Order: sequence, then structure tokens, then C-alpha cells
Amino acid sequence: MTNCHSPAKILIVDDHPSVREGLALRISLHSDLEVCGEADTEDHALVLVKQTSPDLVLVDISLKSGHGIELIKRIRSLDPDIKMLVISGFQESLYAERALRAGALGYLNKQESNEKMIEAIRTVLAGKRFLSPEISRRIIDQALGASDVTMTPIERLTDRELEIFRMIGEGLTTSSIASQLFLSPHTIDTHRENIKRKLAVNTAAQLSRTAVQWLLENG
Amino acid sequence: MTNCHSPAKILIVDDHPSVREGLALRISLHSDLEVCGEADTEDHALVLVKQTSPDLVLVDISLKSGHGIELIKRIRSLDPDIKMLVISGFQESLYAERALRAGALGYLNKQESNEKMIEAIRTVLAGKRFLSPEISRRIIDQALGASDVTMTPIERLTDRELEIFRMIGEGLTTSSIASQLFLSPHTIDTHRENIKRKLAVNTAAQLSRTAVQWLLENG
DNA sequence: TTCAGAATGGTGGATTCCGCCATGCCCTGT
DNA sequence: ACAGGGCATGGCGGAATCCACCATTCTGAA
Repeated sequence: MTNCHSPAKILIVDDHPSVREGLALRISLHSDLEVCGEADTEDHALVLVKQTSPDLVLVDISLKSGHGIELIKRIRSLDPDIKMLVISGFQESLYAERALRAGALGYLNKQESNEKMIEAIRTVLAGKRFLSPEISRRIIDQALGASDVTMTPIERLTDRELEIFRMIGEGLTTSSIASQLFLSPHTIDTHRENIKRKLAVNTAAQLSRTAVQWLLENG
Repeated sequence: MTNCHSPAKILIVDDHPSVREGLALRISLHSDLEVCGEADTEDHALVLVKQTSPDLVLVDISLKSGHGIELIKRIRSLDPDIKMLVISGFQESLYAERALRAGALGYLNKQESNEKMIEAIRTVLAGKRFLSPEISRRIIDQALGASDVTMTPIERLTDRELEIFRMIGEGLTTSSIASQLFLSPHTIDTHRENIKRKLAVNTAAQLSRTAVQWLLENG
């Protein structure tokens, strides 16, 4: 697909203009890498993926809509050969596993050094995984069978449930969540119910409290 | 303090290297502005403030320690002439008022355009406030209902209202609050309504969020 | 292929939300 | 003393929500 002697095309997806500029600056310093586009939303990103056929997409996991996970899934289904590297503002590994399962090859923090970032891009371009040590440690732990012990109840939530949980934490009503996701309020209702069960809370008031608290503590 | 014909010195405080780079890049494009330092922690920021005597400090409110508010207060007490502009990752105005009260002159989102960012910096350098429209609208709304501007909205709650506000923050339902206070649920209803008006929030979900957050921040 | 889980939605009754209004109480100013 | 204002209490009615059950569809893994 891509000529191995021409620079690898990289698409940057992040809703903070300053972050995009910073990333593009870092990347442009390397002659084997080339930024082929920048997007600030999921939809814009998909358009650019089709237009520019990037070799690698750099995705900020903290995108407003779908938190990047949905974008990763859709790019994956569009073209499984496109490599994806997730950058996260949180040191949390909460999204790491979801992102990897959705199709990303690598995951690292925005805090990482310039060299690490470039190293990660090159590694992922070569089709190999790149994970920050903490993430890989946790995933290995889990694979070895310590599964339930390290797992926070919130990690048990599905991608969709987590998305809704966050919106609850932002103080959105059931109906506004529904309209924002183009779903029936009944659907949000059911998700709320399942979330409550997984988090072992009994009332809507408790759910709201838990969500707000979690959101404040984790980005 | 600063010669009006030399570029204004700006100190950037943010714990994401990529955000710092992006901001520095934007700023350096303007000849009347100059980045005199970058810091990633509160302590580091204070050292650089003393060393470089910046005209303006750009503070990310979502700093891990103290949420930036503490930093703003300490810079303020160090040198009241230093202007401070807060940039926030949230669209929420939840920290805006605290930041402004602590001594910042401006508050805007990271999502804002390059031009807005530079405009904000110049405005604040001139000693004038710069607020994103949503923030200023909310503050004006509140000010129109309150003669005493220095008063936090929550301080305007009556004792009874504050008591109920706390219980909401603890995740209690209307009926459980009612039974705990030996009152009719209708009474709690009315109190909730009055609290919402005083805090300028529109929905029950927002009220809950505000209460939980306030309770977490204030014993 | 079968099966479990995920996502989407519906039903119906209980509860809450929300705006509006009313009563009674205490305090303060004239 | 008395008028006015703020506070606490609580009812009404319509809309929205919560809550427990259930149904359908789809996908991925055994």
C-alpha cells in the first residue's frame, strides 16, 4: 500500500488545536514521517481517512464524542491496515484496553517525551504494539489471571455504558443524553439500570453522585 | 515594570508537554509576545515566576495539584501586578468563578481558536477581563440576582437550603431527605427549586452535579 | 453453529421534577 | 404597632424520570 521509501502519512485527530500543532511540529522534524491531515471531530477524521489514506492515525482518546473508541472502531472497519496510535491525557489505563481491543496498536501518554512519541509512531507503523510500561504491566497481570482483583467496578462497564456514565457525571439529563446520542430515552434508561447494577448503587441520586465524583477524579 | 515597547513576557503552566508546545508555538508567532518559560507543576511555576518576572501567566486549571486555583492565589499574593489567564479543558464554568475570584483576569477553553487565544492574551495584558461568552453570561445572570458581588452563590443559601444542598451532594433522594428531616417531600421540592434559582442551574441533574462537586471540595 | 453479551427500545406504575401558589413565622424599619 | 420581606413549610397538576421486566437484533467467541 505505501512505498517504503516515501514518508509515512500520519493523520492527527485531537480536538485541542494547540495539541494538534504541538504534535504536528514534533512529527514534521522527522523526514520519514509526514502529517497528511488534522481533524478535530470523529466525522472530520473519517472524511480525512478516506481522502488521504494515512498509514497511521494518531487519536486523542479524550475526544468529546465517543471518546475516540468509536472512531477507532470505525476506522478499523473501514480499513484494517491503517495503524492507530492512541494518545491519552490521563495516566489512567482505563481506556487503554478498550482502545486496544477496538483496534489500536499503541497507547501512550501525552506526557511522554518527544523521543518516546516518535519511537511509538515508528513501532506502530511497523505493525508492532507499543504500550507504556504501566499499561503493559496491568494487561499482563490481568492475562496471568489476577483478573478480578485489579479491576475497578467501573472498568466492568462497556464502552457505551462508560460513555453514558461520563455524561451523567457532567450533569446531563436522561433526555439530553438521548438526543445527543440520537437514541431513545428508554435506551438510556436501560443503560443507566445496567450501570447501576454493575456499580452496585441503588438509586438515581447515588448514580449521579458516583459519576460526578469519578469524573472529577479521573479527567 | 515592563517596557511597553518590548514584547510581553509570558509564562506557560500546563502539565501536558504537547499543550505547552502548541501554546508556545502560537504565541511565538506574534512579535509583541514572548514565552519566557514553561512549567508543569505549581512549585516549578512559582520558581519561574520569581526568576523571570512574567507579565502574564497562562495557567491550565486542570493541574493535578490544587487544580490551578491554589497557584493563582499564590502568584497573586507574590505580585498582584502579574496578569493571569486561565485555560480550561472543560467547557464547564465550574472553576471559572473560583479562578476569577482567586485573581485571574481571564478564562477560556482550550478549544478556542488561535485568534481568540491571542486576543485573550492581549486583553488580559491590558488589564481587562476576558471571558468566553458562556462564562460571562452565567456570571451576569448571577450578578443580576445578587447585590453582593463578593458573595459565593452557595453562601447565599439559607441554613436550611444549605443543609438540603449537602444531602443532595451525598446522593440522597428527595424522599429520603424528607423522611430524615421529618418533612413532606413537597417541602424538599420547594427548597430544591429555590436552591436551583440561587445557584443559577436549570435541571435536577445539574443541581446534583454541583452539590456533589461542592461537597467534595469543601469538607 | 450456538450462545452470551451488548445495544437498542417498549410497558406500566411509582416517584420526582418543575413552576406556581398559599400559609404562617420571625425579624426589621418607621 | 404594623407593614414588608425573607424563610420554612407544603399543596396542585402536568411533564419527565425512575425502576423493574421484557423483546429484538447483532456481533464475537467458544
